[in-house]
Amino acid sequence: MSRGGPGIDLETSLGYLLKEASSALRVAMEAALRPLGMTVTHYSCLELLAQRPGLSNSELARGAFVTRQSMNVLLQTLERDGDVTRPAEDRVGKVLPTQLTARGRERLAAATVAVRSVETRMLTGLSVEEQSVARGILRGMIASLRDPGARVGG
Amino acid sequence: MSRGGPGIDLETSLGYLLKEASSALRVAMEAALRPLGMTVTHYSCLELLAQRPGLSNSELARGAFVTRQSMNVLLQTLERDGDVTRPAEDRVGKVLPTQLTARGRERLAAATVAVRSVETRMLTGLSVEEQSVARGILRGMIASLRDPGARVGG
DNA sequence: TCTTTCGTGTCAGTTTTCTGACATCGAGAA
DNA sequence: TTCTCGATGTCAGAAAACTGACACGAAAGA
Repeated sequence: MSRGGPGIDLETSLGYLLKEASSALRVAMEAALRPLGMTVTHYSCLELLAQRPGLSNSELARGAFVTRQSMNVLLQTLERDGDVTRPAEDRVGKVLPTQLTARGRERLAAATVAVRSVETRMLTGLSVEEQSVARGILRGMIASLRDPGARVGG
Repeated sequence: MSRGGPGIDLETSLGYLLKEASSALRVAMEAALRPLGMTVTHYSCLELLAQRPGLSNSELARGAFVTRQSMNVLLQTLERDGDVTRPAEDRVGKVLPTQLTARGRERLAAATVAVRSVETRMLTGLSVEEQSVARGILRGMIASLRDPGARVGG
C-alpha cells in the first residue's frame, strides 16, 4: 500500500520513525538521568510506584516494558539502596507489594525534574491540538498491534 | 505545563505513550521474525543494506540505533551465515563497506513480507491523512530531542 | 470437593548490548 | 610538510536484558 517496491522505505515508514523517535527519547532521558545515577528503567519503576503504590513485581515489569526477571533484579537494587520497601507481612499469596520510601520519593522528585525538561523539549513546536492528535494516533497503533486478530489486508 | 503535579502522568504522557508504542511494535516484529530466525536488529541491518548498499559498520549502527560495537558482532554473524560480504579489497581507509549477498537478499525478502504485515496491522484504522500527520509530529519530536539548544521553558 | 488453569516470585544460565580503550586513517589548519 | 582533530574498526570487560525452568498460591470449572 505504502510502496509497492521490494522493501520498506525507511524515510517514510512510520515504524522506523517510531523507533527513531523512541531511540532519541531514550538517549535524551539517559543523558538527563545519568548525573543522578539513574537509568530509564530505574526511573520508570519509581514513577510507577508513585502513581500506583503497592504494585507487584510483575505489574511493574509490564509497566516498564521489561520481563519480570529483569524488574526483579532492579527491585533488589532499589531495596538495597533504600528507595523501596517490600515488607513480607504485606504478602498476599505470592504477590509482594512494593512501596516507595521517603528516600525513594526524594530521588524520584529530582529525576522528575530532569525527565520533565526532556519531555517539554520533545514537545517544543507542537500545539496542544497536535499533542492530542498524537496521543490518539499512538493509542490506535498500540491497540492495533496488540490485537492479534486485526485485519491486515491479506 | 501538562500537569502541575509531582510526577508525570503516565496515562497522558506522550513520552510514555511513545515508549509503549515502540515496545508493542518491537514485540510484534520479533514475533513475526522469529519463525525466520531473525531479530529486529538483524532485519534492520539487511533492510539498510538493501536501500543503501556499501554502508559501513558505523553507518549501519547509527541506522539501527545501536552502538558500532553491537553492530560489529551482528555483522560477523551475518558474514558467517553468508548474508553479507565485506571484501577487504573495497576498504577505503579504515572504512569497510558491506554488501548484501544473494542469500541475504532472499532472507530479507522473506522478512520484509512479515514486517510489512506488522506495519500494515499497526496502521489499521488510520487514514492516509492521519499517517501523514503522524510522520510530521514524529519528525518534529526527533528534531527537538536532538537539538541540545532547544528552549525548554526553564 | 477435586482439578485444572493461570499468574506470580525466583533461580540459573545465556545472550545481547553497552562502556572503555586503543591504534589507524583521512581531512583540514598551521 | 607537519600536526591536530574527528571518525572508524576493533579488542576486552562489564552491565543489562532475555529465555527456560520450577514451585507455589489463587481463581475458576467440573
